[in-house]
Amino acid sequence: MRRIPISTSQENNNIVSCKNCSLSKFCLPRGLNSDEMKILEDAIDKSKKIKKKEYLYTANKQQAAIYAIKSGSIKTYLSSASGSEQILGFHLSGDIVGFDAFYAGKHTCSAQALDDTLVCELSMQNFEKLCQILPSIREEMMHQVGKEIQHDHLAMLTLGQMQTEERLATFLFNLSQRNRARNFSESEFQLTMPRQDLANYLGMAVETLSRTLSNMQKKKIISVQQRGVKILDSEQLRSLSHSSCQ
Amino acid sequence: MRRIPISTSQENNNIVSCKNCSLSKFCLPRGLNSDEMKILEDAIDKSKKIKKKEYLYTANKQQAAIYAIKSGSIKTYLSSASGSEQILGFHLSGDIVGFDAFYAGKHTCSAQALDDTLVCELSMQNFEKLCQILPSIREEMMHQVGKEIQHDHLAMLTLGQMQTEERLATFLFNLSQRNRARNFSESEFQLTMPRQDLANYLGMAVETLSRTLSNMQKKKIISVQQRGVKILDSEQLRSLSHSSCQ
DNA sequence: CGGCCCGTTGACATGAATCAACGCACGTGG
DNA sequence: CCACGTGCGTTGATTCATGTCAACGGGCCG
Repeated sequence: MRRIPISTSQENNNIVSCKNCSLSKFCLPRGLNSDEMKILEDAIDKSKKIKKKEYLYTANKQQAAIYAIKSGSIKTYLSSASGSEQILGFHLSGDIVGFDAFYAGKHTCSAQALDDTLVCELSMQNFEKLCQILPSIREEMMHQVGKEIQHDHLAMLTLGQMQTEERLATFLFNLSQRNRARNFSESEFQLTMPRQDLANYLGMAVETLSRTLSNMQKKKIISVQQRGVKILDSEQLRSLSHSSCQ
Repeated sequence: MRRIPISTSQENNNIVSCKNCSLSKFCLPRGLNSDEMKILEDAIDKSKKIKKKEYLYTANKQQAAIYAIKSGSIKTYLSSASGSEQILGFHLSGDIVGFDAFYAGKHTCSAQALDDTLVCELSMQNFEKLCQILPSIREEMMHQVGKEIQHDHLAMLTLGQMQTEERLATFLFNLSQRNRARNFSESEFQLTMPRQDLANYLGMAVETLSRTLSNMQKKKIISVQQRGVKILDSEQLRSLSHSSCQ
């Protein structure tokens, strides 16, 4: 709530061009020159606003698109027939979501805003067209899809092999690094999701999450107040996380 | 071991063209016409043989490629700094592996043969070139990457939310469906991996896996003899699996 | 001010890991 | 052909981590 907006795109309601967007170094335009960027801009809708708790997309609906997050945060989750849900990821500014539509041309998971969120939308049709004209957009998209796969693999490792404390440490360490990459503070930040969601993502009960947080606080590794987290001993956090990716 | 080879590519040592390969309807050539297929064929190495326990690729080595499995089976796994490993998937004929190299241009997980295995190799360089010439190969690759993402998401759901019996049922039901798609028997097949690997994949101890198998046998849902599995009550198996994807 | 949601904590139950032993299948060499 | 060793899988006994149930408190919003 008291998050200081760094992204220029959050500071005003004018729509920022890719060129001037502070996120372009993470986002799709990453490898593009200014001519190419122009073509890209014509293909995307940069004005999409999603209010907290609204959906960016839902599973099985016809329209499918790729979204770049300009500000705010998004959770993606998969629902099973039996009614259980698995949160697949929490996505921040600069992240790209929607690759789950690559398989069947429509989304198989759903995306919901955790905060008021601004996104750029690139419909699958436009994406297809774009790929024909701009080889570099294809490369960049591959790169971004690769990032998603990396993330999912790490999540599988976390869920499959780690104990609760390691899982939480992995998550926090990771989030800290992601914040750093965005020029947010790596040692102090707000979680944008409720405990329920984080517990689900980490494959544990809310109570277990709460206890584990309290424990890590007792050990002076972190300090927690509601959704505010301070990392007091990042070295210990890292070693707990058994992080494979430094 | 006593697996009856169905793929034509396994029956002889002659190298089969994509056009005549029985797997082409799963594989990259899926959406290509015969001219396009020809271009594809020139870009791939169709002669690669991997003996049981050998590596198809390993994490962080420089060369990176995409591989289509013609026969045999492959496990992919991620190793963490702390030495623990998570098996990410078991891949059968027609499956494509290696997308983990999309992010950084080199593989981040490793792939090892569970059986003697034949693969087609498409180097990342050739893949890049191919995308320039053949738009449909890009589409097809997107589709295949999407499949991998689907799989990983389902794995996260399984590991994060399900109990041991549900996890095992999900795996068996899934494998049964994959066999069916390949014109193998959906009700009777050999597991190609040792218990250790399957337990790791499912995020449980070997002993737990063994007990759960015994239990499902006692309930007449399956019958197990060593690595041979017969599905006796696929309806019950499906309902146990809580499968989201029928 | 009051109600409600969110998060925490405690007590207890339980599912799964661990430790240990065993048996069987298979390959190897005598 | 048989004896042996080894790796793989199963089963039992026990421990332990985490889930479940229940109560409580505090912040936030109407």
